[in-house]
Amino acid sequence: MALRNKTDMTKERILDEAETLFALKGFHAVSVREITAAAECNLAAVNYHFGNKDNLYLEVFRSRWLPRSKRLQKAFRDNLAPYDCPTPAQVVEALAQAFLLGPFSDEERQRHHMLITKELSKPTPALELVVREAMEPLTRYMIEKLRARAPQDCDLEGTCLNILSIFAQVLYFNFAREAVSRIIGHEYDDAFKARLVEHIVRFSRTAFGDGMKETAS
Amino acid sequence: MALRNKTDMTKERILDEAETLFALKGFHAVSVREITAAAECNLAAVNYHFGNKDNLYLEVFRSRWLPRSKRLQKAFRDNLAPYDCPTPAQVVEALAQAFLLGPFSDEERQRHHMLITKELSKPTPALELVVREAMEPLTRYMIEKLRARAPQDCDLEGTCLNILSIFAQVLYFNFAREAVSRIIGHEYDDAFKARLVEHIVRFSRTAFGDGMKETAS
DNA sequence: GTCTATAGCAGGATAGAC
DNA sequence: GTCTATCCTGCTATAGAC
Repeated sequence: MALRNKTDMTKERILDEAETLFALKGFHAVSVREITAAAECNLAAVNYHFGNKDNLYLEVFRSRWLPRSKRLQKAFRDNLAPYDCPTPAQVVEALAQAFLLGPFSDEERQRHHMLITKELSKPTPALELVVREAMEPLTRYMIEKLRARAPQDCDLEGTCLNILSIFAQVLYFNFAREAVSRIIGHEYDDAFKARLVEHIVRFSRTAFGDGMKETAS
Repeated sequence: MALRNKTDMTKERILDEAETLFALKGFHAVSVREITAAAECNLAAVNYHFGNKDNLYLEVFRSRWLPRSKRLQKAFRDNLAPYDCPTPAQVVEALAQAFLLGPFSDEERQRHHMLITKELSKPTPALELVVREAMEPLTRYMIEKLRARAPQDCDLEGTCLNILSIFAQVLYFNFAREAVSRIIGHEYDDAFKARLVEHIVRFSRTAFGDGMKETAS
């Protein structure tokens, strides 16, 4: 995995800059010229390393977004590790914490969520990858954890919808920052982000069945 | 308001097609040529009627998105009209119903939400318009309704966040349809959309304070 | 692998006839 | 108001030198 030579460096720099720009502006609003200028390499380097712009976009998901998603899911599992058989409230809190305060810088987290937001709203072949490698495994893991306590009367579809509603909030509070700031009248400083986590946990925790009330966080 | 002549017709057709295409693909992915071809008019008509592409985009929000948003908010208020002093649960239900089953065709609702999603995630001058003319008034109206019952201990910021969490879900279930379909394993048919409304109401209603439990829908 | 140079095309915008 | 014709810029992609 270590970057040995100048070639790899160039390729990696292109991927980094491409991800940032695609996340910020979207695929069509970014030109290959802009990416290679940011990566301080030659225009032709994109075609040499990735063939074309479409494939670079896909490769951004494969080699940047997906690994970060895996780290995110690991943080989530680590949050749950102390509990032998977590309550739904604990599962929700662990998820929200991982997604909103997770193992990244704020800039990286924002990039991550803006990229997937754009992909969700206008799917490309990358969506297949994202659903198969990130969304489905995470959903399965959550269902497993939530079912551990209430294996019987579990409404599977309802549980999936609950999980998606949490995704929805996490995404929204990351991609709609400017509008949220305008409505609430806050900048996205650390205090406000902490407030958001608290909000999402509180907003979402009661949804996961009545089994919740018996527990504390 | 009636369209009298051919000129107005052309202008209106451009706005209609532009909205559909911008909502579907985003500003940069759509060319003026594509819009005028869809509107069956000449390429130069966009520049004649709107000056340039940027301004056409803004005009789509002014003359298409905003009026529809006003109709949506009217549907919401009509849903609440039967209640003298609605409970928070009733407010949530009225909102969710308006946004997900509201006064539009499914195609129109999807267009509406996809357009605003793109604007929220990459703001342009249109955001100012949207926040001032749609989001802020709706938020104020909801706060007013929610405060009617509990004027005292109302956490204003918390209420705003709750409202935004509902927006988040409504948007998500409209713009991430493909991924949601993949995860849940359903098409977006009428039955599933009804299920979604039910889900959002249930997921969101308990968040609005303890005053909720006393009531039924 | 990296560069320059350029082909080849699509984009937004405009001028000017009708 | 609508059209055709066209300008010019910027784009992706490639060929070929180094």
